[in-house]
Amino acid sequence: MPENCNACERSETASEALSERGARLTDLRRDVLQTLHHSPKPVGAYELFDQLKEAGKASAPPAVYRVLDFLVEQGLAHKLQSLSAYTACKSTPHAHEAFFRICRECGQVTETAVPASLKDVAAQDEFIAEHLVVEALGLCRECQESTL
Amino acid sequence: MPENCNACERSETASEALSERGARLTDLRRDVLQTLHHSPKPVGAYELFDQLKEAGKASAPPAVYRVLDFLVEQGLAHKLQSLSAYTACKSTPHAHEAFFRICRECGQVTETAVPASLKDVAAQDEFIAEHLVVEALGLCRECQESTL
DNA sequence: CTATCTAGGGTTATATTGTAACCTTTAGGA
DNA sequence: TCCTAAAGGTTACAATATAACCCTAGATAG
Repeated sequence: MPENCNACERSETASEALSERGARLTDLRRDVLQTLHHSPKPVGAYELFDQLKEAGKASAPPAVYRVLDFLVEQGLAHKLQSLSAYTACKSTPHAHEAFFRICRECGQVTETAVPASLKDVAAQDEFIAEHLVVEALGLCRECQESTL
Repeated sequence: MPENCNACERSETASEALSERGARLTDLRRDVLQTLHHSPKPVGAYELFDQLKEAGKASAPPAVYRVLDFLVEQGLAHKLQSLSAYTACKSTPHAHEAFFRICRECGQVTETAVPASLKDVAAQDEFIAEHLVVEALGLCRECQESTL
């Protein structure tokens, strides 16, 4: 891991934002967040656990899940339901919800805003949508080319 | 289970549609489909398995998962990723994709079409979206009232 | 009619993902 | 300094899902 990379800076920014809210970015949380930022594709909880364990930084699965839950609550990370995997939030300010397009070949994920029209439909019949899961699985342009 | 209910009729309709495509609605598949149709809310694979086992109709989890995979492939059922549970497709003709609004109180799910605008966003940058997962978790109108 | 093929399902074992419950540590405030 | 609450450690397990292999019945070709 490079020392002064973009991903690490993001973690620092996150740290400041958190302390304003009375939440703390501990060592373990920072490690997880940076790992997510450094990974080109979503990371499973156990994959994360294995890495942290090798580095002597995590003890058992519950620790990892607690950190992941925290990061998701704070909007610093997202869980991709289709993959049962996690990814750092790439938008600023950090959003709790986004539309994820996931390439099944390279695994890369692009994060965009959830269209207002979808939220409109969600709110029909007085439904209160507390959380949206919006994911598209498919092939990114690059992988279409390389699969020719 | 009532004998001539709407849910059972749907299974028969499904059966005809399938045979046109060269696929068969076997006893086990019909049982699973009807169970899904009769349930007011999504059903987990193991919940389904337990029921079928009690009725002497299923042997082990893989059988259930195979049937569920089949039904989902055929558009007769959907998997709700947020719940790891399954529900019968309520739209006609059967769709492979829909927007699901899931009430966290009563568990009921309403299935509506995925807005075209979302598909448009999905297709940006030449991304080929092969499958969409669109779910909203929240509170339906009825449960808002009863939770006052 | 017989041989073969295949779809569907049975069976066993195991992988993967996620949590409950309880204990220990530690940073920071009264 | 003592206390508290948040964070994390630890053990055990629950819930979800699949790999791999086998068997049978019905379709199909010869």
